[in-house]
Amino acid sequence: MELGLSLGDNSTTPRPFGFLAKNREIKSTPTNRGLEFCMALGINSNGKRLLQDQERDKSSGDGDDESEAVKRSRSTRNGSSEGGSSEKVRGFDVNRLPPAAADAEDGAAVSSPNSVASSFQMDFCVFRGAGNKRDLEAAAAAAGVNDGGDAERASSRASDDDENALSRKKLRLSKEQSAYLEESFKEHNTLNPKQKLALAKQLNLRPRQVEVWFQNRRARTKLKQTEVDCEYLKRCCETLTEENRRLHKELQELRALKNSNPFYMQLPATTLTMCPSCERVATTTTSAAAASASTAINNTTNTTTDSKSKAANPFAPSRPRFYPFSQSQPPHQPAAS
DNA sequence: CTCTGGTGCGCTCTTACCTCA
DNA sequence: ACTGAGGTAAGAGCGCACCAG
Repeated sequence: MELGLSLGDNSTTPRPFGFLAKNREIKSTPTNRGLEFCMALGINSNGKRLLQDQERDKSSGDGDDESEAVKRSRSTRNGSSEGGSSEKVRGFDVNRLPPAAADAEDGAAVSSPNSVASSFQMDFCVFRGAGNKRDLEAAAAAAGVNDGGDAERASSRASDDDENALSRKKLRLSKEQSAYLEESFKEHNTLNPKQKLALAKQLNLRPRQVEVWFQNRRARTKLKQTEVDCEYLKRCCETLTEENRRLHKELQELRALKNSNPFYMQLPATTLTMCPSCERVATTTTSAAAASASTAINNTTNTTTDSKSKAANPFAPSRPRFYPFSQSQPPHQPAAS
C-alpha cells in the first residue's frame, strides 16, 4: 500500500499562505481540484467504482432516511437551549437509529465493525485486531444481553446509568474501512447526504460515523496544510534575513567607497529610500536636479521591479539591485577590497 | 422586499479511548 | 504490569447559508 502526499498546486512549489484562504474556497470543485491538498492511497479502485455505481443506482429515495434522522436530531437539539446532552435527554441519540433509518441501516447498526457478530457486505470484515481485547469485550457484550453490538449498546445508554461507562467506547475503524474512506476523501472531501449514506452502507458504518470521519479528516488535512505553510513562511523569513544581511553589507561597502573617494559622488545631497513593500524610491531632497535624477532612477528601477514579477515571487532571492546614482549603472568597484 | 425562526452542515475545540514503545 | 505519548473516533458548541412563512 502506498501513501502519496501532495500539497499545493500541481507544480512543485507549495501553495503559499494556504491558510489565508477561506475554508470554503478550498472545497473540491472541478476548477480547483488540482489546488487542494490530496492524499493518494494506493489501493485498487474497484471499491471506488463500486461505490460510484451504488451512488448512481441510488436515485433519491435512499438518502432520505438519514436526512430524516438528522432532521429529528436537529429538531431535538435545537429545541433544548443547551445542546450538550440534549441528544440523550430528548430521547434521540445519534448512535440510535430512528425507526425509519433503522430499516435502511439495519446492517450497520447490527454489524458494527467492532462487533464479532458483524458480517460485512463487502470484504471489510477483516478486523484490524481480530481477537483483541475490544473484540472480546464486544463479543461478551453481544453474547450477553442483546445481539445489537456496539451500536445497540451505545444507543441504549440514554436509558441506563451504568451504560455511561460504555458511552465513549472507542470504535476503531478497520484498515479496509479507513482505506476506503481515504479513497472517497480523495474523490471529494465533503459528502452530500446520499454519498454519506452510500458510503455508510458500503462500509457497514453509521452515517454519523462516516460524517465524523470526514470531519476529522478535513481537520487533519488543514492541520497538515498549516504545518506546510509554517514551513514556507520560515523559509521566506530566512531568505529575507539573508537579503537584509546582504544589503547591510552592500551599504557598508558603498559608505567605505564614498569615504575613500571623495569626488565619487558629485550629486547634491540626496536621501534616497526605497519602500520595502512596493520597492519604489522615495526622494527627500532639496535640489530639483536631484529630484529629476531620482525620477529617472525611479523609471529605471520600476521597469525591473514591476508588480507582476513581485506577484510571481514576492520573495525572489534575485531581487533587482538599486543603484542610487544618476546613471543606472553600478558604481565603480574599488580597485581592491 | 425585509425579517425571523428553523434546519442543515462544516469547523473547531475538547474528551475519551486505544495502541504502542 | 505499568506508563506516557500519539493517534483518532466522537461529543459539543458555534457560525453560516439557505429557505419558508
